[in-house]
Amino acid sequence: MTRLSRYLLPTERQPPSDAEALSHKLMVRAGLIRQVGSGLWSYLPAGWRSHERTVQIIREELNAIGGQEMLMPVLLPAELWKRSGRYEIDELFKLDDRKGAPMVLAMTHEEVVTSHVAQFVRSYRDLPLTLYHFQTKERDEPRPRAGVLRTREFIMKDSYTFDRDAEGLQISYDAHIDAYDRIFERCGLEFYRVDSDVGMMGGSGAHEYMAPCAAGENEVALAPGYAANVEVASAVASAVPGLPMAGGLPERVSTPGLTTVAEVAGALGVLPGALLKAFPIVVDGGALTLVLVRGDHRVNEFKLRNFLQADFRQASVEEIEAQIGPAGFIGPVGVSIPVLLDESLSTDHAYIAGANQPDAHLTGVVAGRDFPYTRADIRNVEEGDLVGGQAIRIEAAIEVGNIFKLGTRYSEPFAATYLDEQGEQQLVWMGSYGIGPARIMAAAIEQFADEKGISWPRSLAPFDVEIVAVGKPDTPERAAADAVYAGLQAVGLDVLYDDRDLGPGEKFADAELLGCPLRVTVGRRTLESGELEVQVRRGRIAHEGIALDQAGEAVRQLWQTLP
RNA sequence: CGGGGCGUGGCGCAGCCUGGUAGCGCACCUGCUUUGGGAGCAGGGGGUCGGAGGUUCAAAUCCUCUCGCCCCGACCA
Repeated sequence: MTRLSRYLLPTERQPPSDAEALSHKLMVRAGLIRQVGSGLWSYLPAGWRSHERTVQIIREELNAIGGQEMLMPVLLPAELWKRSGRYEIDELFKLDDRKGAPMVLAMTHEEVVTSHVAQFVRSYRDLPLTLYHFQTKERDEPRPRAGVLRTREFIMKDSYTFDRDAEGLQISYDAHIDAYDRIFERCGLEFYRVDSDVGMMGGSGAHEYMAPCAAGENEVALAPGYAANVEVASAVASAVPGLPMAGGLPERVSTPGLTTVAEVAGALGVLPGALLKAFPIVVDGGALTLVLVRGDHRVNEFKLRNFLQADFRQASVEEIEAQIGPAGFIGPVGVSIPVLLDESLSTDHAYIAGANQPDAHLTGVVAGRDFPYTRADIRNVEEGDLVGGQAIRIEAAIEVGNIFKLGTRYSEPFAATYLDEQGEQQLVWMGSYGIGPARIMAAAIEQFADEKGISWPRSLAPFDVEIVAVGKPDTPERAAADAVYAGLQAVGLDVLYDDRDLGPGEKFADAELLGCPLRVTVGRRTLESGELEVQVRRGRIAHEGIALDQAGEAVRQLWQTLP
């Protein structure tokens, strides 16, 4: 049923008042989705068609690397999550069944799939194994946002690989890289595969697939041959002009009431980069540590956490004043706690730092000579930093997929083991891999929409072609439109036929809002010229020269040339 | 969790300050006209004003509580 007169496609002239992101506005306006609650969305027929096209691309490429599709439940016994140690996660929905047994709603499926594999896999001959499914995920997000970009319930493709050892995992991981590259390519997205944080889960490697666009929640650092999430990105800082070389011993300068880098730099007539920014933290276990970065840099909490191999928190004012000095005037000289020195700080130059006395700073401070330190790369990269001699730029992006080497994180608690050739029991090595089809849709909309609406990549569009019939019902031009409809369907195209009894303006506007890659107009002019009027949605380019009587094949061939 | 904002017909909004018949645009229904870029005329239908309690002769409007939703930040296996 793809006659628009009978199809549920409730388009809106105005976006919902609370929508901010472009994809959110357009998906609602084009009649693809409707909100049910915060972070909860229904897909209307056309939106679901796009979602399912995305799903099918993912399915084909995972099957191509030997993935086996299955289905695991959303509702799970809490026991599984207690065993993996993830029951305490705040985002995990928890509930009781009628007997009072604790249950959870799956936010991902490592626990279930590993418990299955622990049962089935006995021998090295059973490995490797790649399993996947498309299943609803439930996450009690602190802040759902931007339409389908961050929701509390969404469908995810999650796949899991099981191998004998780290080398096997690497092979499975590489196969997923190939499949993912093809998937996002086929989806018509601009995307990057970037290095990403392995987090506290202790995996041995991870990448994210990032689709750059304005609504993105993540930032990626990019340079020729380099792509990384800013959470883990590493680069050479640009030098601070006019930074003095190490010289005489530190001298105290009076800085009454000046507690910020900007204030001190301004008062002393130097660049912010001439200062040491002190960031006191308390590492898990209780040790107070002073983290130093350049005045114009920011501490990167992911990199710091990874370096420490432990969690940490910012020190309280009480802790700072008890063990370091007055807040706003702290520095590394003379303190008795460990100092972490960011790699971008020079040991040959002199910096300005807090004096650990009220209303005073020190100039001429030299790392090593004036205080002991440990080196670490713990700062956020900045636009213009160098990687391999090339300046990086930073772009906002949507995370559309991720791949993660889990290692034995789950095989241990679930005792997923096998017997090797020597009869020795070994742990299975795992990888896990996610893709959010809804985010692919939203990213495609963000990347290619124009002022008229959505402009789908042809692989994701709800329909390949939309026919706009201009003219009254029961006229020769309507009969011609009917014939074109049949002709396009006959060559295998998915066609949406706007046969509504409306003016042409509304139909054109709706067609461009929905954004199918081709729009075919059939009206009196068509009959007069004997030629089909075709508009390529991307760029809104008119395409001429298709004869009405052989429309089907010609339109199909044109469609195949589209992005 | 901190900060800010908003709940009035399907969508977008006004009305609230200063209490007194619930209104506008679009959409919808009927009829006629119109049909190549969001038509015209005429008639019509639809709203417990998020919810509860209170003040008052009278509450969309004032007060209290509460629920929901959005944005920024924090957080994001």
